[in-house]
Amino acid sequence: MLTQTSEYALRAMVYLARQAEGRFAGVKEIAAATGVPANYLAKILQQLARTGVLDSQKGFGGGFRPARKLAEINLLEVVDPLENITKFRQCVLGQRLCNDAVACPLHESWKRISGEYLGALTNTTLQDVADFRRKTDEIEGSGVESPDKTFNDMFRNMRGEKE
Amino acid sequence: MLTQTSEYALRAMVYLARQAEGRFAGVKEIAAATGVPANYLAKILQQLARTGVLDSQKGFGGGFRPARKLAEINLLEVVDPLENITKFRQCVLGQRLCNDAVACPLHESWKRISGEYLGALTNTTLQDVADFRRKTDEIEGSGVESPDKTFNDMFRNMRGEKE
DNA sequence: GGCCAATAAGATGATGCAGTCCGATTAATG
DNA sequence: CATTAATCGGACTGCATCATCTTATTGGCC
Repeated sequence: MLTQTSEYALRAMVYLARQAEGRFAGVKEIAAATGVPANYLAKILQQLARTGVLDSQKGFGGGFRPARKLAEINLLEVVDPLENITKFRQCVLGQRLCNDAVACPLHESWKRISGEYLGALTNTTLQDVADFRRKTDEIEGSGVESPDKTFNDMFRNMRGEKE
Repeated sequence: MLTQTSEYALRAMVYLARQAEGRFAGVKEIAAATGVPANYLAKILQQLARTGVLDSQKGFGGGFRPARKLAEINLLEVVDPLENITKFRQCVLGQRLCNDAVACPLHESWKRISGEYLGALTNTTLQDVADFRRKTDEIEGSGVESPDKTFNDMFRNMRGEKE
């Protein structure tokens, strides 16, 4: 459902969540740990820095770090600049004349659905995702696979394959 | 939210809904009346005929007509073959390890949201949309445009003139 | 057989996602 | 304080998909 780019962003954010507070992690380091193509990851992180989710620091010892506590960064903030969430706010059927007064047959349903979707993204923080990852690591890993491998596996297959 | 192709399909279906029962309407006629590019519309209608939503008839006096009563055709049937709805059925975050037992932070929300979305599409029939169009047509048109204009446009296009 | 209309198949343009490359900028260090 | 090495940032490229148009091909009908 979310695009690959968003997935990359979340993986990187979760990795950054584990770093010592205030520490900058470079793109290469994050890319190596998460399996995301380094150059592409750079673009994504730059965008997140621009929107205020990350701090960036150039030069030796520079890199990226969360601009705030993870619990204060919700998924919509991360994902919204990377994809077109706004289309969820428009009429599903694309009708120009569709508002609360003159509503298309799906208007009410869609209003509720899109509202809940946006709400879910807003109410879920990066801290929640990071905690989930720790939990599944315990279940899947059982100490057999290296943390990095488990980490990558978990996020693989993220995008729309036919069932 | 739905793709342009789906919207075209719905517009065509609504037009077909207004025809005398059993009558076949040609692609050019539908295109002229709905403002959908004729050649592209042909592709869409062929697809809908293949999936059993429309009947098609070749030769003189041929065209397309709904295969069933409008009230018996729901939106999911029309839209599903035209776009990738299935991605709504997967984990939003794309996690492989995400089910009722081990659920990603968005699992429950997303389950409800996607369920309601699919439900809304399933429970809304073409009849519902057609009724809505009739209503908004009254509001938008306000009797300014005569039916004859549409009628003439239709015939101009049938003679193969550019619009 | 000739006409007309549906069907199929292919070319084209636009858009957006995914990924690469190189130049600009900065901090550490001697 | 100049050099150097690390790193960001933006320009550029490839690819898939959507939307559209063009051009055959097939099939019914008088």
